[in-house]
Amino acid sequence: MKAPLVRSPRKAKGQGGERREEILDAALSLFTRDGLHAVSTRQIAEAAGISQPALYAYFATKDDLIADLCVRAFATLSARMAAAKADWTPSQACFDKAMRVYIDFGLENPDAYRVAFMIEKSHDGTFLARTGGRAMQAGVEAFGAFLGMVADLQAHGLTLDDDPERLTQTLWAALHGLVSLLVARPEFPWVERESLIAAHIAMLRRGALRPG
Amino acid sequence: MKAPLVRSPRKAKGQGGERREEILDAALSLFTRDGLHAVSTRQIAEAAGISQPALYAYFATKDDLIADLCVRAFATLSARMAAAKADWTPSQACFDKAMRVYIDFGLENPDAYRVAFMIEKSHDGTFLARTGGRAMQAGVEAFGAFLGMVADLQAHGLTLDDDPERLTQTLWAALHGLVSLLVARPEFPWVERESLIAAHIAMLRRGALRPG
DNA sequence: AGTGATAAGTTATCAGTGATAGATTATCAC
DNA sequence: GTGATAATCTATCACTGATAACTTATCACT
Repeated sequence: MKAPLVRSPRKAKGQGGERREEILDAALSLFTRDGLHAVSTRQIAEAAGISQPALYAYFATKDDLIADLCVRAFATLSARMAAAKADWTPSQACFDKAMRVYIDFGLENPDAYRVAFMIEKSHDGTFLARTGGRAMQAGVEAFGAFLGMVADLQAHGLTLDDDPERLTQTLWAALHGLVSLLVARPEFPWVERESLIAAHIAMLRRGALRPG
Repeated sequence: MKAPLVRSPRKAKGQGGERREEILDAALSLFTRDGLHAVSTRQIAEAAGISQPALYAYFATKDDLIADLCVRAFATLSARMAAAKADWTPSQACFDKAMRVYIDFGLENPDAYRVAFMIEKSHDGTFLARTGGRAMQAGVEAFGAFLGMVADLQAHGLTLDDDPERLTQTLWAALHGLVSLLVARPEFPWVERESLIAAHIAMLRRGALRPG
């Protein structure tokens, strides 16, 4: 029993670049409300005020449209990481802050996060190569800022693991685990979320950085 | 371009309990080969040697069938954790060993692990809710063995977080992150796997347990 | 203004999906 | 045998993502 979104009145044609963004906006709104696989291309088209086949003039497939939303989302992650880098110093406090930025992004953009890191690779590898790969690449690129921070910490002798790449991967994995489980299993009887996140970050800090 | 599985010859009817298991076996085999969302109920039925609507005599929905596979996978993990508890002592060495058991399970049973922990939830939450939480219950059971070990460590004053449930959840999340990323993104340029796993466990030990 | 090219959008339709209805067959107690 | 019951079938539904073929709006250029 979902209340249908109001259909936009048919727009004038030939607005080229804008229409593509309108479709993405409409799709994001529906995906956020109903979930990725519960939204059909017909619903997206109706919300965007065009016919369903018209979507395929802008996006080769539905997955392609989703990947575009992912790239969009990870652009915001990149922006946040850049902002976090603005007042960066190689310190424990900044380490905590950087971890927090990543976790918050994942929790606030669960669909984009899922597409980038949690979707099964298809057997023939088509999705990852053509579509999911773009999303994952955007995610890894945004995460590259993390590697820079870890390398900086290591350069100042603050890390316990002397291989910054390996340390970055273990930290990434640990962060991803928390985000993906919270996203995929919200029904699990988690302890209070803020407390869990804080404890997780504290554990990673103790395990990764020299005390003091 | 998928080679279809050979259709099983039609079995005698009325074998009740066995047929359900046969369907689950066929489904897991197909899911393993082609991925969850690429396998249709018709393919499952054909591999099981029955007609497609016959599935619905055993499973209310496709998600229900998947949930049953979930229960199976969780049960396997529970058995492994129980076995690991046999020669348990509250020590750093046993902590490391327990972490290793979990990671090894995930890497040795990537398909079961995917089914258990990496399936996309349906947005309305019916996936885990509709089976009366059977999958979740099996998950909590496997989780329980883990919680027991952490609680024992905490009782002996070895942990840095005084809330064993919260600590268990952060450790679980960190382990899950490594396993799920290695399983879902094997093409990523990871550092050498054994080194990565060892560094991950070492980081978790330092972050969770008192030094010494 | 008129004309043709092009871009954008349309209707009609496809094969495949999960799921349901109703007829049909096998099995078993009597 | 016979009826009841359980298991399974065929036929079909509404819906999905995607494609083909046709139509219309827009614009540069005569």
